[in-house]
Amino acid sequence: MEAEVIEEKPARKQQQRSIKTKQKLLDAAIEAFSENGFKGTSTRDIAERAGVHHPLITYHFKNKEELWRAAADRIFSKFNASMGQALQEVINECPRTRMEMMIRTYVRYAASQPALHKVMVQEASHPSSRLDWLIETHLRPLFEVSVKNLKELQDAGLAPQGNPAILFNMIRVSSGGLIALGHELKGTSGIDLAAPGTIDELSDMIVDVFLPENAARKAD
Amino acid sequence: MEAEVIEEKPARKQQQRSIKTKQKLLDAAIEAFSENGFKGTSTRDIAERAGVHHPLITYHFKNKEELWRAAADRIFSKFNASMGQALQEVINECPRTRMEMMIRTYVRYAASQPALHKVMVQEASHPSSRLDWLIETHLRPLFEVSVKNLKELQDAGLAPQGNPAILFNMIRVSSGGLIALGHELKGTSGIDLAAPGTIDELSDMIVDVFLPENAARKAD
DNA sequence: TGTTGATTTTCCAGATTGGACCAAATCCGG
DNA sequence: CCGGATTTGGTCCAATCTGGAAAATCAACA
Repeated sequence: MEAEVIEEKPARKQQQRSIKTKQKLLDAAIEAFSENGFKGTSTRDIAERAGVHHPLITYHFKNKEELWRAAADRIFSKFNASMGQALQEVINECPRTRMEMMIRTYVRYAASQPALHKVMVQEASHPSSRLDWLIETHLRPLFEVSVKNLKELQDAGLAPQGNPAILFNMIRVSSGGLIALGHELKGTSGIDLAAPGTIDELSDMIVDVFLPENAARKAD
Repeated sequence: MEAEVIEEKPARKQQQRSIKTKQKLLDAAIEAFSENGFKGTSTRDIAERAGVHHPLITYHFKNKEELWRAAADRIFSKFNASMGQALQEVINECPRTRMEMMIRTYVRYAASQPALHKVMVQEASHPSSRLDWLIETHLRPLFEVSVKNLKELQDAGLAPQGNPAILFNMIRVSSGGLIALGHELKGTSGIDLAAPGTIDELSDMIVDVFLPENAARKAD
């Protein structure tokens, strides 16, 4: 009769070290998947990065697919938590302030976790069940709230005109997509994203470009 | 003694069908590499996509690495040709017109050949000799001419202020990076890049955002 | 029709794949 | 501090896939 509390903390038994390896595996998986994609990543590679014996993957996550899902979940849950918290801070501010906060939060998170965008690019390159899952579970919510906010700004003349869905994605790739290019930027442009200040510089420019201060009312 | 004309058409012997399979292989390689990266792509997969027996890869290109190089060369050479031709048309125009032409050309090419950006993302995710080669051979030239042009525009107040190298990359990912997201855009945002007009719409917005018509002189 | 370039076919040795299995170690609750 | 379940380590596997070599066949051009 007392066995009804299986949801919150199902196991009364030990867990501490298991949690740690599980997280090590997840972090390693994120890194590996974002670099080489799902197909290009082996469970052994992941285990090795995590410093763990590879059969543990089968133990903690049933298989490669489930591991991928858990890893993606981790990236996006943390991201959504950051974003949610940031939005909470400006909930009473004007749309323009809210959007600026979203942009800065996005850039900061994408910089700290480049896998956020890399994984998407990896999966978006061809249709897959993983991509569908990603869209439904994690991507659409952000899209919807962003576009709604963006539309308000456009109507107020505070953001560039045009299809707000496209505009949203332009902003998104200007931050995440640029960060995902990582080492290439260093080589071609001499931009070091890891250097202090660079990320803020990027945030400033994105805000500057996509939320110009002069209300830019353009008649045609 | 008449065997000195080895450059233009080296072989007097047969070639016609060989050229065709070579191109089929290159196209298949571009597709495969852009989807799954270098490591995640097998030569057999490429051969299969090309509808060709896999040992032909060894025959035409020495090995997988050389095939990758030839494929990347094909993407970027065609791109540079497009860009060069476009620039030729506006060589006497003002910098703003030239930059607009560059943007539109980039978007159009990236749309017709999404691999242009995908391959870069695949390789840029971690350092590699291939990335270095890509940078030195194909990426830097575009970067340099673009940044130079962009700087002129900034000085004239015709482009947003800030690090021109960052600005260049923002423009680049706004087009290529957005297009590389392909199927994801359809799922999250309902944007169909293949629909007629969408690409022009995107071009217009990028020009609009990054080359605003009002000279936007912002004092701070 | 000969010869040379292109393609096919069969092969390989080895590496890698995801996953199964069980004994040992570890830890938690009592 | 002990009993029993959970984690982990070490090993194994069978299957597939890897890039590449080699030889045999084919096709086309002169």
